[in-house]
Amino acid sequence: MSHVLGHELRVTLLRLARRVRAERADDAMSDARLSVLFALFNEGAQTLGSLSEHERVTPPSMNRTINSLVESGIVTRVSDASDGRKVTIDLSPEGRRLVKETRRKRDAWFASRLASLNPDERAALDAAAPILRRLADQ
Amino acid sequence: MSHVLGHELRVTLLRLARRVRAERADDAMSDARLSVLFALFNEGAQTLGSLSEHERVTPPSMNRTINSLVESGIVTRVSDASDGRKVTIDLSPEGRRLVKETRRKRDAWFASRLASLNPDERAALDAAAPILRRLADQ
DNA sequence: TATTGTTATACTCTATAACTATA
DNA sequence: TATAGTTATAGAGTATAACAATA
Repeated sequence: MSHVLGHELRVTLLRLARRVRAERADDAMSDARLSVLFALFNEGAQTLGSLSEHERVTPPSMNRTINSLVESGIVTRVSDASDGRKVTIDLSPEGRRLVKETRRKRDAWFASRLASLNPDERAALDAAAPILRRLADQ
Repeated sequence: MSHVLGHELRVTLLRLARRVRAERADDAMSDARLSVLFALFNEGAQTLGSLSEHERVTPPSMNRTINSLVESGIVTRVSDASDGRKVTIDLSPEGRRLVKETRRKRDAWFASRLASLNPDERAALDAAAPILRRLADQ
């Protein structure tokens, strides 16, 4: 792959990702909030400290985000029984529903784009997907 | 392409884009500011209204962002000679340098990832790049 | 004494409403 | 009167510093 094609591919990835991210379940749900919900959905209930590390924000910042999510009834905050300093954050049923709905909308948007491709083109993306995945995981 | 693979590809794109975006020329340059600089670099000098539409923020919001960029010497604000209501925003030499440096850093980061692939894998990405591009442009 | 979370405070980016200058 | 930009004000998300509770 040439430098030029590497650049093109990178720019394309950024643009495509921007479009996908615009597909939310609810416009009132910001990127920061939604990202927390996906972390809880994918990796399960966690302490506030764990979440702040995962999202790479400070504990006070995550605390404020969690406060607003708790007020909205989207996550729950429970004190740890064995260590009183810790709190466990988890999705409420409403939070879980919201994650699923957002995921469904994004998948549907992306699938509608893929539907315009011919079989050869889809095969090319099929082949590229695991390679891109490895790049992201590196 | 199956639904499952579509979902995987979409998630991978989001993760990869997040990693690329983290590569900035200068950590003091936020996403909002940098996005304005890239718009000016790619599409040339524009009015404030045009920029606010492009970035999908309100004019007052864009105005504030432009104020701070002008104060930092990164863009210039010039009144239109033929229509006194309009102002034209453009990159300063420093702004242009910053865009190029950011682009270089992101390309370098991405190239270092691509370097770990074998020729077949690079060929697969080569084939996928124009297809992804079409998806993004749709 | 170290760890976990929270509160206090401030800065940036966003918005809506109201205003100024120009066409 | 309509348009382009700006100012006033407020809310969300980020940070650092200081504090409280618990181990």
